[in-house]
Amino acid sequence: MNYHPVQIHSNATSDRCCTQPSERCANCKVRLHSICAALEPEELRELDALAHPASFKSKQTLFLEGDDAANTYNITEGAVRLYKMLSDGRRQIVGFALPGDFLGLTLGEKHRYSADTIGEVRLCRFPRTGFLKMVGEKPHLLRRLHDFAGNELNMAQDQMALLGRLTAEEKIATFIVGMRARWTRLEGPSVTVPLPMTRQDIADYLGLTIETVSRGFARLTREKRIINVPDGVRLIDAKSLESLAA
Amino acid sequence: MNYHPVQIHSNATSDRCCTQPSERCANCKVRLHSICAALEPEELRELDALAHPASFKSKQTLFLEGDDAANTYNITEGAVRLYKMLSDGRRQIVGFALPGDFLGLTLGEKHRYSADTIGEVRLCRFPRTGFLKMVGEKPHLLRRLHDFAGNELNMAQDQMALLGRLTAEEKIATFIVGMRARWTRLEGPSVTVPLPMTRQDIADYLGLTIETVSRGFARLTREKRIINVPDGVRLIDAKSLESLAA
DNA sequence: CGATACATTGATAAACCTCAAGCTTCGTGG
DNA sequence: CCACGAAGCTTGAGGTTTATCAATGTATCG
Repeated sequence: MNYHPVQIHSNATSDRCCTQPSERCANCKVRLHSICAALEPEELRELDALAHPASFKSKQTLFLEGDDAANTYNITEGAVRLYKMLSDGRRQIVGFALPGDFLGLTLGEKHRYSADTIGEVRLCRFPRTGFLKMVGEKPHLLRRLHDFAGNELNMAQDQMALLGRLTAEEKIATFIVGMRARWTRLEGPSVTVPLPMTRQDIADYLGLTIETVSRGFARLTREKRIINVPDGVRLIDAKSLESLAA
Repeated sequence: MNYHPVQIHSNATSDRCCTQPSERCANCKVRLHSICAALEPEELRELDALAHPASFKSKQTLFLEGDDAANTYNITEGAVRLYKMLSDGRRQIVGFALPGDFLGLTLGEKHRYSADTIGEVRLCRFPRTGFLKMVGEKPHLLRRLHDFAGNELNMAQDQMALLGRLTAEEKIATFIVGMRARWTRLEGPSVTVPLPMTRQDIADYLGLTIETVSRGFARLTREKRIINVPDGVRLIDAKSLESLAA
């Protein structure tokens, strides 16, 4: 249960290969799922000039809680876990960022949580100063950031209700249903729900131990609601899962 | 554990008694603790024109989750509990709003949680349309709203760590220490921490039962860290309480 | 003064955690 | 290609924390 993340930026590789610089944002696969959907074509070019695309290997730390927020990030591929550590090594994962999700939405000077990659990740990095300047000049961009932040806040409060008031089995069912909804938004509906994170990550997200999570999946499998598949689950009885989650 | 809040707006009484309308905001006791601290004198007059001061009796519902967000509110006196209900009556309190706190920060069309008063409450109500218009014209006000929202989000994530990873006693100690910090900001330091909410409210905030909360306070009393006083606690050994909370 | 809401305390039960062992999967190098 | 090791996952047994059920105590308000 003790974690000692090491911050390694040298493993980020530049990723400006295939398209014209001025069109990278325009061609971005996750644009319509992200902040960037608020921008006009010209503004998109402006953002493009700020963007530093990069790839990260698995288990790299993007930043730690308390670090100066020198950059904001837009995930384009892969998944990132966001977490807070307690002084004695206990960990609470506060969210999983998927493609289209934005880290550093709140524009604060310090990161308020740590972030590291789960599997390979591609993202766009935006230096804070340039991004702040752009936000300052474009109230509608700020407004969209604010709307996204409002949504984040609501999701955090829903997660508070999950952590405080649901049983282990309800937590796990809710987690699966929620992940399905998120992947559906990105890639369309599917009965297979990708779960790139480890059982330990899920446990630290749901306020459980790894054993309880494992037993929860086992029980849902025994009850013929899901089947375990590599890096995810297949839903056999989505209805009954949803009723457990509700 | 089942709650059936009834929405009663008729108990709100107008509260425009003592000062000139154009100076109410300028004289507002909580102005410097709230969003309003961002405003110029002239903007303050503009906000003043939008403000509807009101008083509420104890246990009145200001709004329910899902209601159209017709108004935003700035608390000037008293305390409000913000909560989400599950379909079967379980409740999670997502926050307590104290003087200076703003409800409806996120500018969404629907309220994402319910709110009702704890004891008598005074507040300023701002009709959504007028407030939105003002925000649209004043990017620095939006920016301040956004900063407040970022802070809310961070506090929600800290609360996630509390709910998911702390023991009952740690939760209670953290709660007391946190409430003391908030009252200190409003009224200066004191060893007496007001706790206007019921034990059930505290339980629903910390993800515990009322009995466990009661036993927690009893234990902290037995350990000579606190003394129970009417509507609050007195800190005997703040240091040891903080070490429990850390 | 009685009624009601709120709080405390005790006994018991259930959920979840801890500790321990064994199992799968997957990547690496012989 | 297979053997091996590491990391991640599962399962079992037993213990602890917290919930539940029940009774009693205390404060508040008409």
